[in-house]
Amino acid sequence: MGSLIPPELILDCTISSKPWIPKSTVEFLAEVSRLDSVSEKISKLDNYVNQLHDEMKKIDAFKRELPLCMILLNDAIATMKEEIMQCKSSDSKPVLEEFIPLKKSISVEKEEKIDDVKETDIINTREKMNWMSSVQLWNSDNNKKRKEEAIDRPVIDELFRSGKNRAAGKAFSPFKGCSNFPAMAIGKEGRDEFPGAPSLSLRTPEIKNSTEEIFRSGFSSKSSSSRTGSSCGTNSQSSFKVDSQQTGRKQRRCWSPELHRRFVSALQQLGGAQAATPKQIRELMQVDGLTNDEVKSHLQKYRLHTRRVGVPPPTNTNTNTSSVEPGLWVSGEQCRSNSQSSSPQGPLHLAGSSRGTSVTGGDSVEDEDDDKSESHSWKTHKHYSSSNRDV
DNA sequence: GGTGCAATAT
DNA sequence: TATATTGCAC
Repeated sequence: MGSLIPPELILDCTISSKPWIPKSTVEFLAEVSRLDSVSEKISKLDNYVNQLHDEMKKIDAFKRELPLCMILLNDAIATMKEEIMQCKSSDSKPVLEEFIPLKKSISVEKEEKIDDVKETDIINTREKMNWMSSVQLWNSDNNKKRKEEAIDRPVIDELFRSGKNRAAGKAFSPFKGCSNFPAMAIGKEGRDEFPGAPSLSLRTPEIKNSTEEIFRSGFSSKSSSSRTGSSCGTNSQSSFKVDSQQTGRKQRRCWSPELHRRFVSALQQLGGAQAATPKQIRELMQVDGLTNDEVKSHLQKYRLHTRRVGVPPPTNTNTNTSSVEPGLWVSGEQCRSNSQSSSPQGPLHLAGSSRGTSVTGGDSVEDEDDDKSESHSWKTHKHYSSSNRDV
């Protein structure tokens, strides 16, 4: 998608038959104020406004990353327009008439000039253009990715929360008012249709997400009434994928080592994996946000593994594993990021259970012996002992 | 609604 | 391939 250079860009760059030298707004205003002729002032101001508009167009592609630029530009434009209005009002002369043709003449003149301009100038200009376009090209790709991330995440998050409404996530809403740009750029995209949904800025959901992630992946302490959260994905490549959202699949619960420890502990108390039921386990675990389904699934997996392995006694010589085993079989991929981000012990709290304190192997000594054998087997040993499935 | 299993998704 | 989610039957 080589960004085409709009013709007006060329014109503007050479607007006064010489390369346009950017000036700061203040500088420019000062310069204008020195002019005697009101019409000239207005024409200059107008040119400046046009340039600002063009500038805006240029950075439009980057507006997500340059929200402030947009705001600044918008401000500048507003200021200039104000200035123009002032000039007009202060001068009884019908400037408009003068102003319009003036602009035209400039354009025409410009075109003529372009022909006259030395080749070097043209080359310079073109080089600039090329440079610009190449930057855009390069950036647009880059941008796209970022945009996708930036957009998808919040949108998805939002959608996910509000049902499974997925709007065509793209809708590059035209840049309307800069004043509300930041919100618009991020929060608005494709979200206008959901007035009811709290419009969140990009950041909010993101942050919220990560926080939730931490909580839910481990032991959420509270308030996680919605079970949609827990993205176990790596933090770098947000595991949020449009597809997953579109399919309405809930985020994977990551069974962190601690979570698993709790799980096993509960299992112990309930008389083993075979005797325990998901609901009981869940209740014993006292983990907010943990659902029966999740426990059920985990239990299923657990049983499968233990059966396969046939509970291999001590295969693991590193028996001191007591503190770590749970982590062994706990999903590597997804939990990895998770546990790293939320360093197993860290943010994991048990919901109101006093025993939660000893995360890494303190209190749950008894659990160990039993679940050790089991949990060990999960990942470490895969001797498919094809034990008779008692089902 | 809870449970267990299998299919499916990631 | 391992793990988690979902669907379905009981």
